[in-house]
Amino acid sequence: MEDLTRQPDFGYLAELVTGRRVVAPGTSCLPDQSQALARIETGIAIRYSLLEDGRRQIEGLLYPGELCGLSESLIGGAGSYYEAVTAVEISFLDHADTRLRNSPGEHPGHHLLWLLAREVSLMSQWLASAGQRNAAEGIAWFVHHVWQRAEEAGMILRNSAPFPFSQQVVADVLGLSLVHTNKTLRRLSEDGLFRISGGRVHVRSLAQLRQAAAL
Amino acid sequence: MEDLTRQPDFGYLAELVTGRRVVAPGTSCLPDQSQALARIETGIAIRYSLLEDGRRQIEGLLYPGELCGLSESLIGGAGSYYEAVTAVEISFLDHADTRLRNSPGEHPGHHLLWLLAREVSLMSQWLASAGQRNAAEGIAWFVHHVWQRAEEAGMILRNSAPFPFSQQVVADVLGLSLVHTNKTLRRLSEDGLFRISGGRVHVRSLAQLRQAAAL
DNA sequence: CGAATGTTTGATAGCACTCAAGAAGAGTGG
DNA sequence: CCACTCTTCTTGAGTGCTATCAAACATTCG
Repeated sequence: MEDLTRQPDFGYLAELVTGRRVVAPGTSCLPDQSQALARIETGIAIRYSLLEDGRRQIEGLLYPGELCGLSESLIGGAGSYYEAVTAVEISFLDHADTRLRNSPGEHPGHHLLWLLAREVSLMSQWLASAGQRNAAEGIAWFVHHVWQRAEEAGMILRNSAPFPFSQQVVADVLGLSLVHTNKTLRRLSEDGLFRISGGRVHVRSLAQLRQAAAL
Repeated sequence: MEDLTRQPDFGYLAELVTGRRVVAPGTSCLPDQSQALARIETGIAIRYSLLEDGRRQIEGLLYPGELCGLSESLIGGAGSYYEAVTAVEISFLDHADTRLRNSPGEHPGHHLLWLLAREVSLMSQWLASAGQRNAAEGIAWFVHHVWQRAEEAGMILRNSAPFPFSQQVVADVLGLSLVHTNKTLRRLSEDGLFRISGGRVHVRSLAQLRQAAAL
């Protein structure tokens, strides 16, 4: 039996690109309606939703290779917002092109399935963090998560990972107030769990971090 | 251009069924490793994950027509637990059968994509509830959500929807303690927002519910 | 060098948690 | 039909984690 669980090859997407653009930090990765599907080429973005009164829940991070607007293009409806955190290079894809859903390889059409299944898997972890972990556990988990994502994306350098997230972002990931996030982050940092500076995070011991995160 | 956002036809799945079974409340919908993919035929189930110390986060509800184990079968790894809430009839599907990923229709292979995209969309809402809403808002949201799901599944009867969920389940959806869930649920009920009895929930006004949920 | 954004700190209030125990309901077997 | 058990629901008291308010400090950037 073939292995369904391996990461598929993404190369075929190059043929489907309809445009490119660099998005500045703090702005949308899907600038207009017609460009409803974009691929992150470099940089880091967030996906979030808003309640009526303005509260923001961040639902996920996007690293190079991931798609903005995928689930929205498949089921329609409002969906989430996608916003660049660093400068982000994006490629626009034609979501109506049938080749998009027919990736080549031993499992035709497996690419989008894989991306979506991974998104579900990641959201499970976010949900557990927002719902079950307290402030300290949640922040430790988030740092650990950022580390893992950076590792997969090959962005670890000299024992540090990119950490371009403001404390407000961390707060909106975990559903905490900014003030409490600050105090907890600071305490964990003083405890030597990690050190954040210059947009990067240095981790002493991943195992220690995992433990603090109740992982 | 064709419409990608419409719910696909599920009929073709009948050919892929490898077995059937009735699962009792409180037991797993995926009884063994080899049967890693199952479709809910009747009844209601939950999907959840556990932290190391036993805390449980419920990630979603499963109504008839939805699949247990889908994202796990695509990316491998630990994944979630699937547990029946009512008595549940399930059909086992062969997740290695390539026909599964080649649903017929004007958009071949669209079925699983649609299911996964919908799951992402639903999880966004859960995340916002666990992360941003307070106890009263969260419970109002959950009742509203259960109503919507029942409506889609055609399970509304005499202005009431099935509500087979214990307060412990509600607590684990929202990340609240059982005691606080009970007190808040009771208060909202006394305020006339809804009435739960006999495993069903009656809703006075959906608009009122939406407002209480900050939707 | 302002202006804007992001970080830090202290004080106070409140929502939600924990502990503890009783009441109510559902299911079981005699 | 009635004990018995188990699960679920309910209630009260006390604690504490987290939110809110307010303001100062640091940093970035034009």
